[in-house]
Amino acid sequence: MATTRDRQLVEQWRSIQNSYFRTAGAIDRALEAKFDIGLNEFEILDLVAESEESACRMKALGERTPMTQSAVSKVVDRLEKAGLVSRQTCADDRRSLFLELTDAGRALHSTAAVEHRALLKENLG
Amino acid sequence: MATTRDRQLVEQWRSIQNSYFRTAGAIDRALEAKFDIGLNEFEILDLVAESEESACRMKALGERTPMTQSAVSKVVDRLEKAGLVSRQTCADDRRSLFLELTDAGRALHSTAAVEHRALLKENLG
DNA sequence: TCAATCTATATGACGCGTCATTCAATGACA
DNA sequence: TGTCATTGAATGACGCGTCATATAGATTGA
Repeated sequence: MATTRDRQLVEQWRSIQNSYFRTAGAIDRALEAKFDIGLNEFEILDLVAESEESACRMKALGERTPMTQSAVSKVVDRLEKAGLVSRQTCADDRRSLFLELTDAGRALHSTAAVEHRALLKENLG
Repeated sequence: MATTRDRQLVEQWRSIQNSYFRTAGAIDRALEAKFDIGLNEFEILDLVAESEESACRMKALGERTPMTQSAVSKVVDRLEKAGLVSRQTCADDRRSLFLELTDAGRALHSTAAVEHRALLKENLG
């Protein structure tokens, strides 16, 4: 039986979905149009920028985003191909990699972040 | 410059993302495992179930979900192939279609909905 | 020191959503 | 009524995320 509590939950869920899709969609389209990177690319870039100077990033990244390990790997592929990030081998553990922003990456991040924050403010109020 | 207001927005956004992905992921996996349909399939089924007896659904569906028109079309393809829904031509406007649950669709929906609501409650608290 | 196991990342096949386009039916208006 | 624009839906190419697996390096314990 469909209780009114169920109705509430469903409504709440749909409202979360709507605000999530609306916001993510708006940011994604804007970043794509102005900077030619998608939302996930930006978010990885953002995480890397947040933690300049610490080691073995890839691993840590996986813990700070809902993305899959393999998704992160592919996002980084694209960022690297775009010349925004570079993978550095890690001396203590040669399985690990850590990431560095290139100059281009740092530059793009800092202007894209402005846009990103503005759209968040606009959409989350 | 990164204001603390910006930090707050980013934190808020990440928290929305996490709760969205956690919830959507949990529901999707559960429905997939127990009923062999994905979250989007269920949500369309749910919308169709909500509005039994009204006409020309396809169109209306697009307005009640963040999915694209073409996404809805493909989800309905799968639901139809799975025998859960059927497309009915609409007499007044032969471009339009409306959807009907099959008996199997109604049955699956009513048991899957229980699971769905339970997971919503669990994840949205 | 050598297996067995575990851990960090990469990769390929696959499914799904998106965009642009297409197609058919409808409406508007001369 | 004939043209032109519009609308509802389907389709194909494409990009991305996921899952399962692969690979290489690390760790453990006998």
